[in-house]
Amino acid sequence: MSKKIKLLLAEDEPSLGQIVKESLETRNFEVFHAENGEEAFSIYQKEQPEILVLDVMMPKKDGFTLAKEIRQENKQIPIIFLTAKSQTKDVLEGFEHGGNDYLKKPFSMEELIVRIHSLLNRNKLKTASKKITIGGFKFNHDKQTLSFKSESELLTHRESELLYHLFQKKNELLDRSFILKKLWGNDDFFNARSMDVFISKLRKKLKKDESVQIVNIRGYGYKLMC
Amino acid sequence: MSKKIKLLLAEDEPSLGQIVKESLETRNFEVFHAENGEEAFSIYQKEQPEILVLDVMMPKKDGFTLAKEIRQENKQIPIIFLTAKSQTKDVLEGFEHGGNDYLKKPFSMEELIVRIHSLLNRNKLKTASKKITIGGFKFNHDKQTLSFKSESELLTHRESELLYHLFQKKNELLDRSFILKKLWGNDDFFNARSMDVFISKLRKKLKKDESVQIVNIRGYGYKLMC
DNA sequence: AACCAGTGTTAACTAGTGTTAAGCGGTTAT
DNA sequence: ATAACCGCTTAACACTAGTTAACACTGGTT
Repeated sequence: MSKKIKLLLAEDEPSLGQIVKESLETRNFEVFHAENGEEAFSIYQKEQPEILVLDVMMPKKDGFTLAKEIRQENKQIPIIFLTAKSQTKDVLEGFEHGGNDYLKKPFSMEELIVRIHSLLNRNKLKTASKKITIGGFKFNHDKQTLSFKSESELLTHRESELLYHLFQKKNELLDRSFILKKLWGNDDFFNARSMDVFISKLRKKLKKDESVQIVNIRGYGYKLMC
Repeated sequence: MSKKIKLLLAEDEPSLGQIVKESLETRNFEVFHAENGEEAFSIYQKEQPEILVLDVMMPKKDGFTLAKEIRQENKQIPIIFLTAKSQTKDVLEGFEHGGNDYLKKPFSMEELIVRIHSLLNRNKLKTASKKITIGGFKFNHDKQTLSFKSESELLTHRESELLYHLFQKKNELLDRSFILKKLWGNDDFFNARSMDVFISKLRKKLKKDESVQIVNIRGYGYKLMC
């Protein structure tokens, strides 16, 4: 039996916290459950978990404040925020860089687990070249290849990065300025035009499968539907 | 008594397979038991089960390979992997091969059943929210498409959102200021005019089917009759 | 060094989207 | 009756996004 992975769960709503805790424990995590931000911080210091799952709205200390404090000590540790719908996306944006991700409530355990594993693995084995399936396509992010029924083509670096990020949030909104900041550094006018060009290129390459579409949400961003 | 749910169980260890099969049968599943990957695949094609429970290590064809092949045909079907391996890496690999959940041996029947049910429910909810039928139209909220007899057109984001909310309360009153606040942020004069325009656009697009109508209730809101 | 292919940015043009404006017709209240 | 109101439609407008081509830059090859 392999060693359990320590995980800190900060969630003030008792029943939800309990369910998530038990679920994760059956998946071989050692879960430390805190019911507010202050308790979470002291558990963090004592147990030094490998990954944090933090509710944003908590009594005593909210998730963002807590994350900021922990980030001062540890810049590597992956953090997943749990947010209610009302949370504005620009607040989240600031936290998305680094090892961070967020999940909107309500979420399925499956979603949470996928993100936990993907964050943990990103830190560990980067060399493993992963094949991603997008509709009828196979996409290899590391090799920058996109295949459709035996025919394979090379993507450029920008194309590949853009597609990768779209895929990371498939069927969800990928914020325009988030992706601009992440891939281009800032979201000024010219970079936005440049991104348009790449969206256009990707759409052309994804045309082979009608069921895969990059949908625009005017003023907000894109959704990769597949 | 409700109709039995077809379940494919691929497990090469005979005694374990037998126990699981019988257990599931008492819970009203119709279980097809395969003892290796190849057999499992042919049963899959013949019976078209609703859910798969696959052992990872099997003779002739392992669970991951099998899942990959089946995923090419069916992107929706829930898959649960059973594995003796306990490393995180393998869990992730399972998810990447299209698995939805993962159970480590030894597992309790209770656990397996809970996960089967949760995946079946999730799938039901998802597909239910995907394609919406409005009279003679098919409406896909995520892809923002509206189809009528083979011809499909793209809706804009606002059109799509508005139609979606109308549909959520079909044949009932949808309050004017509720929808304004929800989609436009507030119900001031200009937003109300803007909404008028969208109602007008939707009515034009819905004209193809006379039985579908957006009815105005003066001073209150709209009803989507269909 | 000169050339070449590939990549990403800039530019110019086109298309699409949502808001605002204006005019019309019907309904309700005075 | 008529003013005030509400909703409908069309068009103009401002802004956002999409497309294509030209351009500049890079790194590799001869």
